[in-house]
Amino acid sequence: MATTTAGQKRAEAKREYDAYIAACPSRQLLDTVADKWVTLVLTALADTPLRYSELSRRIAGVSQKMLTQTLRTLERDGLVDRAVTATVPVRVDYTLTPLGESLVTVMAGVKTWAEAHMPEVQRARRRYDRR
Amino acid sequence: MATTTAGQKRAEAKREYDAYIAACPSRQLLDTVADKWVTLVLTALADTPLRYSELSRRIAGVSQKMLTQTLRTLERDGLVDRAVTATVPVRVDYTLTPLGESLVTVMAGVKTWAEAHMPEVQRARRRYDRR
DNA sequence: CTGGATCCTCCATGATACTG
DNA sequence: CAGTATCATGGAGGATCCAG
Repeated sequence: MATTTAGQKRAEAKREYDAYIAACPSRQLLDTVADKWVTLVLTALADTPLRYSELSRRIAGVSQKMLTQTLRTLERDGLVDRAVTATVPVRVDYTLTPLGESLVTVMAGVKTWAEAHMPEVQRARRRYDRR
Repeated sequence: MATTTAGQKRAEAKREYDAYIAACPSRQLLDTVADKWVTLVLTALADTPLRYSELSRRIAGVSQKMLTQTLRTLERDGLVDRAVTATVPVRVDYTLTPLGESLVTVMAGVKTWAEAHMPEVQRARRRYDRR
């Protein structure tokens, strides 16, 4: 039959919403910035350019796969610059682009809000959990 | 033997890092804000208080589970207020707290940055993909 | 109407081994 | 040194049924 179930309707609505959300610029920014390794790599590079091995040491818990994957997306998004020196063995340096630096600035703003208001959030949590 | 493998070392380092990251206030903020449904619920409530059923209609693609779960965490974090009216059937209204409103403000800041720079990111992506 | 409880699926992440 | 390839898994999220 051509009956449309509630589940089907919601599934369809979900697809539309997902598309709508995926198109939202701030959504895209949040998706990248909220990544654990992204923030760590960006803040690590905020101080100074680093080589691949230096990054993997500095961000001690990261696996090769995730570090590489993270660096690739950051490079693709124009946030970091990848410079290969064709010596033996190879040497690869990662630098923050101007765009990447401006992103780090925004993240600092988020940090500021968080430091200002997280204590309040934590009080709210304790209050909630104690009921 | 008491030999420590490289894998063990990284695993230990990972635990430390995870703990360190989990303690970071901005990390905690990002983790909540970056949630898809969180942003949708908050922006929906930014205009006006809404009932549960109104929310689920307005955020068309959400499942009951995720909507309830999202509202619970937001309530726990002191970002939304939950008011139950004991009629038959029950009526529950959700409102943004002052803290919640201030968070919406920050998210607007992120949105501003995104709208300003996402075109640049997308150009970078096209450039990267075309190589 | 507003959820709680269950089951199930899928994808992001990680561990491991290999290479130019 | 700086990755790529492959396989395994844990947990987030969805579908569904039930209840006050």
